[in-house]
Amino acid sequence: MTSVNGVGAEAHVARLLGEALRRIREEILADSEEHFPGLRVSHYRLLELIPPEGARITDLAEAATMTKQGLGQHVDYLQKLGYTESTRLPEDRRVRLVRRTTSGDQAVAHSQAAIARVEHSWSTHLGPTRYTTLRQTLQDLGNWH
Amino acid sequence: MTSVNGVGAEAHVARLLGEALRRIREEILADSEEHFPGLRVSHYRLLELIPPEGARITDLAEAATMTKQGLGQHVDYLQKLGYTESTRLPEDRRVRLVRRTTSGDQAVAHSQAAIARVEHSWSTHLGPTRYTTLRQTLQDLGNWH
DNA sequence: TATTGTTATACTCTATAACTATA
DNA sequence: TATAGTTATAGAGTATAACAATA
Repeated sequence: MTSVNGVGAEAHVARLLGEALRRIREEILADSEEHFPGLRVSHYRLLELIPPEGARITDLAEAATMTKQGLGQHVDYLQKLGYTESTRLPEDRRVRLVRRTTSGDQAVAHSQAAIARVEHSWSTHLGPTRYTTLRQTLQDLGNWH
Repeated sequence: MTSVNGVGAEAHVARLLGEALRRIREEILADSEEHFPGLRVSHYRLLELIPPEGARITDLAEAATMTKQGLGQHVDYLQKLGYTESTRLPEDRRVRLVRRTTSGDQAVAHSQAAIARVEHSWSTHLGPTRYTTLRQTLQDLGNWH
């Protein structure tokens, strides 16, 4: 590498945030394929949004900040692979109620465990106080916007 | 919205980081198209990696953590739109030295100004101490991995 | 008519494989 | 034979537009 503006000195916030996220994605994908074939990071994120009683496409799309078309594609994919299942509501047959299957639940546990491992490793490296502060600060920014 | 697991309570780090990043991307794109037609966030990121004296495709690819094919596509696009220019090195004509044009420099200034606006707004909201701590902590995590 | 979800299509980002030109 | 970069192709993520079914 020559003198390209690499991972050095004056990395700006966007790059720092992006690298932290990349670390988490790697951990989620690490042994994903072997246990949860076909699942990618976007699918874990979506599965986590589904509450135990299920949710409608429109609501999931809003929660994921996506169009319902885009979200619907993911749901079709997840259902084909058996991570979700869905039924039409008897009282309004336009509505499709999407639920996680047992596999879907296990996938969520997998991804949450991966994130917990990263959090633990960060907490160990930074010390619990600094890590808690980081989380709290990010949370405050998120609640604010 | 029903009871979907939305932007509420126990948001995990991945979501918090993702939302912070989204905020920055929005600010960069806000009045991008009007001043820098065709540029998207990925292009700003790449333009920022190019040092004043220029850089080779291979080095840029490494700095961006991308394949040189993928990076080369972006460079072609940027060059077509006039944000970069390139010459072959006389001493090794395989090598293409990529430089920013004046437009490219202005684009970098635009994106850095956008990021500075977000940083300023965060700093105002959190107070300078908490914001500096956030940055420093992210920096430490980045240097560590 | 309004709303839920679908089908069709396209664009963006990035990757892998195979290749050309130069060293 | 090794390296710098290119061409060809594909898959992943998400969007817009037009539509069908139901309310």
